[in-house]
Amino acid sequence: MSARYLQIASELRLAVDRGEYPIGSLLPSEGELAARYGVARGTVRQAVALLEREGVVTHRQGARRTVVGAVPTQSFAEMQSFSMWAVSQGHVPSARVLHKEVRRVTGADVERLNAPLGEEVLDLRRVRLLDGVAVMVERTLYAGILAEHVLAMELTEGSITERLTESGFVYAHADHRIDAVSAGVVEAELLGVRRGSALLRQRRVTTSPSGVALEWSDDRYRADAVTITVRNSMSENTLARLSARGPGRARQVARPGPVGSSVGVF
Amino acid sequence: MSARYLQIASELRLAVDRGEYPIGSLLPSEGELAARYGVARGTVRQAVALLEREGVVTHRQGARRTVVGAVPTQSFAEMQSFSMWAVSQGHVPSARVLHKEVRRVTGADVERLNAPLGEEVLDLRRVRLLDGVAVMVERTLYAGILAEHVLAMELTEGSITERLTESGFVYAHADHRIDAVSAGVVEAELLGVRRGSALLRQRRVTTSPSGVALEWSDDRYRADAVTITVRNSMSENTLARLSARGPGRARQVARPGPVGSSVGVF
DNA sequence: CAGTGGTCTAGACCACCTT
DNA sequence: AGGTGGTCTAGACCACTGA
Repeated sequence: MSARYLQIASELRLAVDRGEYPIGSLLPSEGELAARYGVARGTVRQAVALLEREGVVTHRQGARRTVVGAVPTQSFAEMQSFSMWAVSQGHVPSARVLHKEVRRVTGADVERLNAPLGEEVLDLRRVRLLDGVAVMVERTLYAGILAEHVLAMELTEGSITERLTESGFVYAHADHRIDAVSAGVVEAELLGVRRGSALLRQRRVTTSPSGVALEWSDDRYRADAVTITVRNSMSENTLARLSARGPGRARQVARPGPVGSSVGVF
Repeated sequence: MSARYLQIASELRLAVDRGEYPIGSLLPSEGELAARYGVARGTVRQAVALLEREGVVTHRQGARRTVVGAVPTQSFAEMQSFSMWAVSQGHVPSARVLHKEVRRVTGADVERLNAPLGEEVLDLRRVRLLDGVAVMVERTLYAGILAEHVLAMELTEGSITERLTESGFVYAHADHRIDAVSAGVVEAELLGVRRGSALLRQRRVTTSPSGVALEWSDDRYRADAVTITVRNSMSENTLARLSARGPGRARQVARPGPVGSSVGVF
């Protein structure tokens, strides 16, 4: 039995999906919803706040909430795990292992993945396939505590994240850095694209509820394979844009001319 | 005088920044904070919920919140406007106008930008510069109501968004679609990169508080110019990953082989 | 088992939007 | 001016964490 406000949020979400509250229409007032569901206004507010963060409704003080859309939302787990995501989308995921090694974090890892120097990790590199087609190359560093669990797994199918979750590890929070890179020779070969072609790179640090980092990963997708979507709002912004020329007053020498050079071996 | 919970959130945020609550340490309990600030527990909860959405602290029922980091957060406006963002980062933004035209939305716009067919819009294309270096090519469709305002502006410097805000238009909500594309001939020329090199594409639909779309835009960044960051958590996920092969049970014919072809004229 | 966060209630006052 | 959301209070009970 989940919390009442979650039930109410679900009911409202479904009602929006069913077209009972078309896009552009107004939601009933908080008081009216409270009466309808037989709860206090505070509970209704928890429910609509959730819908607001999901991007389903907007807020304007003094006016009723407006329905802005029925947005497909993916769970944190589906965003975290390629396998779980693929399955939820109706695709068949698989993997091919390229490299598997327990070692210590090097300077290159620090720069690329923000991992802490010297820590013992499991370095796993795989090609990920969607319905048999290679769409992504990933490198994941698993924290030492996870290493033995991961090493004991079948790594070519199923979700590592899901099995770690079953073992009691909880993923709670993730930081993503998204940019574009050119395919190096190795990546081009693995993904079946031309060298130098565009890849979407998603680097991620995932932490447990207590803030301990569990994974550092670097995923590179074929440009035609996936799109990442994000919603933000005035009351809710987890998005930021970082300048590669350095934030702050940095006045580096501009580096014009061609870029697009390969990033080398993955 | 802002709301009490916002003040408390700011104070706690500052305390984290100052290192009073180091990363990995525990926040005082809600009850203790309520006593310290002389407010009800509910008010404290509003404050810490905000910090949690910002990614500063985590939540675990039954245990105190853990500090996970002092995260630089950008405002919604800074994420929305290239100019405002650049200035906030200590850079000098500018622009060069490529194209300016009032017209109706075509089928190509619908596909590329999700704009509604037939609506009258202002189509503005510019190159954006950071400290004099071209880093991004943008195409923005402004909704009809904004067109005359934008047409009356100086378009090579300053923030269009900022001036529209001053005119009373409120940006409240945005949907972003992020992927990678290869530079076409035109883009390569404008950005000073090689044809076919990787660009980070951010497509965005921005709406007012009442859910009316104000802008549709397509920004393409030099791969070495910017990185987009997003945070998400179990309790908060506005991120999703879309398959280009279509969601749902779609079983399209796999299209292997080289991609990375140019997307043509921008 | 004590401490702590998660949920919920009932009521209050204010700021803002709409008419 | 009336409706509505934004904020805040004071208290309650439950579920979970950790010693």
